[in-house]
Amino acid sequence: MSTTTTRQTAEERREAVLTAAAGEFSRQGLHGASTDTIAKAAGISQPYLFRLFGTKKELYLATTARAMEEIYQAFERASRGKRGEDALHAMGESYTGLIENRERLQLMLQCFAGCDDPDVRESVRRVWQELVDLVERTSGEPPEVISTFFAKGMLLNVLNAMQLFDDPTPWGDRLIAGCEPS
Amino acid sequence: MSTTTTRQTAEERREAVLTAAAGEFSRQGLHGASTDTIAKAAGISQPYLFRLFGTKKELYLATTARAMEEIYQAFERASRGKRGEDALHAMGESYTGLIENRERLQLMLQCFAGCDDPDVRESVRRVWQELVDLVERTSGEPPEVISTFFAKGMLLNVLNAMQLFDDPTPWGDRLIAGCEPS
DNA sequence: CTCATAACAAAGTAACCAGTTACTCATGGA
DNA sequence: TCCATGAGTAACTGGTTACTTTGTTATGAG
Repeated sequence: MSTTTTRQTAEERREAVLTAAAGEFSRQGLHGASTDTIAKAAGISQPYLFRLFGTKKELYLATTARAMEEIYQAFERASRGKRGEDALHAMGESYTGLIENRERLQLMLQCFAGCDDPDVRESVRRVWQELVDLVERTSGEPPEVISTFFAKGMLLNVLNAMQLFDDPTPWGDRLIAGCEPS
Repeated sequence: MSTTTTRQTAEERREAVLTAAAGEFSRQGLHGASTDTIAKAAGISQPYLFRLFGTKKELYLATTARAMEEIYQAFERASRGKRGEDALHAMGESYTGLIENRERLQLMLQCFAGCDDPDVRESVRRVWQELVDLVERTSGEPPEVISTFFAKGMLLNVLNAMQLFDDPTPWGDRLIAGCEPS
């Protein structure tokens, strides 16, 4: 009976919780997901989840912030050693890969929808500031080009959310085709 | 005591509920909003809300579908009697006006975020199909132009959600400026 | 071996939620 | 005047929620 359970560090548990939370929050949003479900998916008790993250909202913010920061890091990696159109193109390419991970995509969309909450809004604004700064700096392109870059990203977001890549339609395919750089 | 209460038709009540629901759902999403709050805001009892709409989700779908159909109608009105770039420009102008209503904007974003749900996704896809069809037909522009049109709309959505119009930043202003047709 | 510390959970708690039952009353037509 | 129909609600139900209290056990340093 005395099964000797080995313990993990709090940091390892936090990691597991963040992973589980990403799955739940991405599908159900802040209010739709339950801390109990997340705790179970992470393999810990629900009280311990609260010990690790304080409140549900703090966990949510940690989860979403991480997801969005991954985009920043991917852009940095993709653009390293490149400039101008080259850099922009590389970041664009990396983005299509990023949002094929629907978990990350939907977490971002949850954030946009949740922007009525000041904490969520602040978090999103901070990441976007860094993102825009990075893209402007590494590409050196004028505002019109930068806006088009982000605009096409946002369109791909919703097309992907609608699952128009997995379950295509003629009109969806036309929109996707129109996103390719000519 | 016998205060003679005048009664409204079910249709009038439905209207009141849809209005109240738009406010709540836009801010809190499907799971964050409570049927009790919506009913109180609409001036009816919570059981009667269920009599009128069956389930919370049906009410949600009715609310969001209406919000998105208003976009279609606005586009139709704006483009009437116009063609080509003219029509496209008129619809673009009308869109900036439409999403200044943050309630409608956020309802749409809630839908995008909620696309994991098949019913929500189907509803969004239907409206988009009509929207794309309308814009393609009335403008007659090629896919690249159509995509750019919707892309800029989606970018304006998130910029507005972040409240970058009410509470501006340099980087936000640059993105907004880059959206203007040159 | 000792003991402080950190990992972890069982069992609550109070509030809230979607949805139901069972009922009252107003209205308009015959 | 009667009554069928539709408008409307008080009171409840079974379940879930975020979060707490209180405790136990593993672990690593001295």
